[in-house]
Amino acid sequence: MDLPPLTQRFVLHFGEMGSRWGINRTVGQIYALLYVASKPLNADDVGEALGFSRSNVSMGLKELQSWNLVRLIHQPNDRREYFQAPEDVWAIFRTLAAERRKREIDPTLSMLRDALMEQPSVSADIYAQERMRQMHGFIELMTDWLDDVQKMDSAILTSLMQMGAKVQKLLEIKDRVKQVFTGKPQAETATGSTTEQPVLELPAQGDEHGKL
Amino acid sequence: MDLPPLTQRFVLHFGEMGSRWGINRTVGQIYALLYVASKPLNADDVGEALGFSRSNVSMGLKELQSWNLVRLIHQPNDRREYFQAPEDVWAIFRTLAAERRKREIDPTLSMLRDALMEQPSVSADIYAQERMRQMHGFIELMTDWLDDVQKMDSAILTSLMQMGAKVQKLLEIKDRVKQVFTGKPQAETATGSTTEQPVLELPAQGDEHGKL
DNA sequence: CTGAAGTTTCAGAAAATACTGAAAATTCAG
DNA sequence: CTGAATTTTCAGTATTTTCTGAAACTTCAG
Repeated sequence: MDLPPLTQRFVLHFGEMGSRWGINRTVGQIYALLYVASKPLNADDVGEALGFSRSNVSMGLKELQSWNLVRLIHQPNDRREYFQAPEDVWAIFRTLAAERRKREIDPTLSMLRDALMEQPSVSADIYAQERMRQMHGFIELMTDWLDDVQKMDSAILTSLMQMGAKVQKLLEIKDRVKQVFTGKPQAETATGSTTEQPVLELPAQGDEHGKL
Repeated sequence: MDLPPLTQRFVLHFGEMGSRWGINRTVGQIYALLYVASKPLNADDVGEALGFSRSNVSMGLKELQSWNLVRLIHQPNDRREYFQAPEDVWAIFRTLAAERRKREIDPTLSMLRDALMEQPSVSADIYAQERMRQMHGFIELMTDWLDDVQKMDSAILTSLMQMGAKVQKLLEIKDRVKQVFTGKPQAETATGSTTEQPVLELPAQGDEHGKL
């Protein structure tokens, strides 16, 4: 391997982290290389840059393709296949989230669903099933939310994430606004705010940085 | 292994998924067993229930303890150590998120920070560093948000997650309310809504289920 | 203290995973 | 078609990870 220093550090790090992320060293390094490369690379480029056998590179790229993490490209007058990582880190993250969900969550969700249909035959299984119900409810909440979030625009998500815990304030406002218009206190949404507060206390004029 | 049918299915599933989750079969099964058990178990209980050697159980439990995923308990008049999984699935998830972050994200974040301090010496590294900057920004956005979210109450998080994509509507309302009170259009938050809309169109009276 | 009960460590065996080179398969220009 | 260029497959090897039993260690009742 003979890469420029920063690139090399990045590539080696991804190789080492690979094991923690459930991918192998080869795949981690290949992806890292494609991510920082300014142009698409072919399998030979990759193999040479990282010192892997051609067949190992082929398997690694296949794996990355199965994750939808690389784009396959053809150059004019060149039969070889070139690969590149998507430009947009948000897009990469979305793909990663979707694929991990498919492989790591959905099978569990379906196992739980099946198990919840059964009639427990032993007392131990009655309790176990109750625990599975809790887990199922939680995972379903998360995945449904993820589905929703996946549809949203990156810019909006960025705004929401920058607000962080302040979204909670929006919930409170929503409840209070509703209360004004319906004339009834709203009990349904958990806002955690118990004390009486002025309705619609708006931010001061010179408010900065999305602070609500 | 001789477990009641539902419990057995759950345990075996977690064992198989273990590899996809970056833990081994033993650890997966042990955790599954503790999760569905109605009372704390000691290492011998676990080993007998799952057919693992005593030492293997010991290592598995140590691993789970290092993840903060099990609680160690002592029974009166019994020197053995008993283990149980937390009751609350939210608590489990928070722990999991915090630990995975510590092991799988933070090292990368710190590698990126270091790499961004350097002065690239080759043109390839100039581009690579720019890519690292993008990744760093994204990861930092995510982890900062996660920090914020970790502080929030489970009930509130549940509400917010049930709203899903509708949080976006709150953002728009926030902007429009602000606009009314300040007399200026707000450009700072990306709401994606371009068409002119009535200010504060509130839900109809009989609205159900958190729909805004 | 002593020793029985309990837990952890560790070296080596077993199993799983990753990697290679050679051969097979595919693709496509001519 | 043909065959050169390229990619994929695969059997065997190397490496890594998991698992075990035996031994070492720790704890605590008596």
